[in-house]
Amino acid sequence: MSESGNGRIEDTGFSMATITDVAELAGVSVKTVSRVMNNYEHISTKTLKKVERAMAELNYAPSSIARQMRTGDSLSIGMIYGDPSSGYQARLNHAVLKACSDARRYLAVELFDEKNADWQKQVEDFLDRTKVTNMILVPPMCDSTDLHELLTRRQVSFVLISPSRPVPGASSIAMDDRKASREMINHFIGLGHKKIAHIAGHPDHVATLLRRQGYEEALQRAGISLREEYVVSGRFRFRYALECAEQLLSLDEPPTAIFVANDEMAAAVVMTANRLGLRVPEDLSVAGFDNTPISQTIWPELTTVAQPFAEIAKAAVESMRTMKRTNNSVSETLILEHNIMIRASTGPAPKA
Amino acid sequence: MSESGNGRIEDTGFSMATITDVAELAGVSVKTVSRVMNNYEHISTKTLKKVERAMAELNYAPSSIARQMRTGDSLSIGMIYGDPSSGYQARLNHAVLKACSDARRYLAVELFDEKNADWQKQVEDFLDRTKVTNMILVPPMCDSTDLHELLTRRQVSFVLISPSRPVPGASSIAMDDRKASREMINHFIGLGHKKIAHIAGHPDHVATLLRRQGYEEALQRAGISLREEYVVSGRFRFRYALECAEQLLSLDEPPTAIFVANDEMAAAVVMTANRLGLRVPEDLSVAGFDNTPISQTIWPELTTVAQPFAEIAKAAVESMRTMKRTNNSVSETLILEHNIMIRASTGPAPKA
DNA sequence: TTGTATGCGTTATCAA
DNA sequence: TTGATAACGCATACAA
Repeated sequence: MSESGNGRIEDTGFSMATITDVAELAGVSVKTVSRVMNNYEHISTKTLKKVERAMAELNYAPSSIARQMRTGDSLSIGMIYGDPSSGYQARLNHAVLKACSDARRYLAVELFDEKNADWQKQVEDFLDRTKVTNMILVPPMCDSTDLHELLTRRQVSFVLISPSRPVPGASSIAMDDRKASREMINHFIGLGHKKIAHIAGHPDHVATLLRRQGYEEALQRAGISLREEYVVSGRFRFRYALECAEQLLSLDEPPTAIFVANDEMAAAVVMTANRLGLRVPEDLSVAGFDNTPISQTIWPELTTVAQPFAEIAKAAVESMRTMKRTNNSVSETLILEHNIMIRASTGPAPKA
Repeated sequence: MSESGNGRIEDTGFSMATITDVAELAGVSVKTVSRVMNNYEHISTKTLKKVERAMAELNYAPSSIARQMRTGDSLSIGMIYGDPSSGYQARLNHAVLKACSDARRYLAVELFDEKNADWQKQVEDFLDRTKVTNMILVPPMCDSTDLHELLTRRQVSFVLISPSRPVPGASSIAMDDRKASREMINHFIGLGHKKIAHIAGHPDHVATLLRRQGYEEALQRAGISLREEYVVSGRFRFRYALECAEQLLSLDEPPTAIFVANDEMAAAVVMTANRLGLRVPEDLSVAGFDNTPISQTIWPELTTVAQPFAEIAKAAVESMRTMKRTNNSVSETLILEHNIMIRASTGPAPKA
């Protein structure tokens, strides 16, 4: 009787091919196979072919476990976020998860409690437990200088997603919120709208500022003068946006189009418009931001800005590899292309 | 110059203690340390103490990598799902991710394209790539016999979350949809409601049937006769529910309460009620199901049923360990407790 | 009750 | 351009 009782079970003939199997079949050494996998340059075309054929024949895939064991660097990537149920975070979560999967990496997550004064300890515990040495930082924590310092001290390298400002030694990945906002306003203008309002997000988020700037820039460039009463703050929350919408639509000269800083709030605008007897988009055009699930569950479906979640996540995961490889400390910022999703909630301006 | 350029970088004195370090400090063999970690029984109290103290002093944590390498079984758990943006899946994703994190396991995911006729190949590729030997199956794919057969053939063990029916050789984890529905109806009855309608989900999901059954059972037990016109199908979709709500509220004798099979549809009901000039909950009580984000973003916040996501995920992840340990083939079904979240969308029946 | 030696799959050193 | 072999940290057969 063995001690623990869980001896080797996998003995079913369906075992995976190892590097040794490949080497044998190809008639070369394991090191050569290793070289092929790692794109070593000085390999004769002949052996390269042999090895590649053997790998294909055996349907070989390297064991990331053994690789980790040998190289010492963890394949795990850490991510800490606040509210997992926000549409933004849900999309980002999936995208990052998928990117990790595709890159044969693993994701370790921790729920971050902003109200917890002891959050630094929570992060340290997370690092101890998971042993991650690479992290993805998302808004709004990605802007915490304290967090940056903690991670630097622990020699954890990190990449920032949509930070307020770049951080020395870390690369950032983002989309161009301002440009996207300008494009959305131009979409309105192209439909003949002139009275265009904006419901802004939470003042603590940079995205709020950028989106508002884009809104203002586009109007100015089109020669449409800004009206103070056309900009209100909904703090990214559905319920505040209900009031904002009511306020805007009760103006003496109500807008014919509203550019809303996120989809949740845009949904609230549609809801309020309906309640007030306005049809969307015939009487009022509404556009959101983020392309979160809600944008396609409500009716009419929301015109919105699609963040390039998949690309952002992929870039984030890949950047970790580059960092490891080159061990560099440049702080480059990568801007990825968004998409304007024109759907049913925007239409021609009503004939006044 | 070394070949690949990425030599040992980690040389910063911040290295982790290994089992050997612990053994040396404790003055015992590595095997003994190993025994301590794995709760081997026959160890003298004295050596036990010594080892434990050494582990504490070195802040030792075993390397899961090396352990995987040695035991052969992967710490990765696979999960395949369809729509990542559904509220249900978003919550489940986070819960599973967190459970994996806590259990020092890793999650590998794949987006499942139901329209892809070649899905079997997609799954096989996923298995090859990730080498997972444990999977979590979620609705609705968890009911696919083809998938079960494929995984069994590949010797991948799996656990089912909320399946239609148990599967031999796999354990299932679920909540009691029927009971929860009965409780919600009883909540309505307790508030004095007698005219209670139901908007059902998509006919392909078991949850739809179970929730409807619970609705009917509770009414019958309370001696309230069922009305055919009070049950309509919204197929879990917001936009269908808009029509359902309008239909129900236009009846000669409209309901004073509506039990809706998910939160998205419940949101649509609230929206429609508002449009028709009905106040929630003064004129109409509305309850949803799932406790998805939308239930707390709309106003009034939705009374709903909270699935025990965290517990379900934890149980799923833990069950994999049990399976590995005992290599058993029982198909047990674990039912976890839900929570009825009473919020602002339900209130006393209006005095008729 | 405890210790020694071996191997898991990969990459790195050094030699050919 | 290639190959033999050690080493990563851990768990186990076998020995004591």
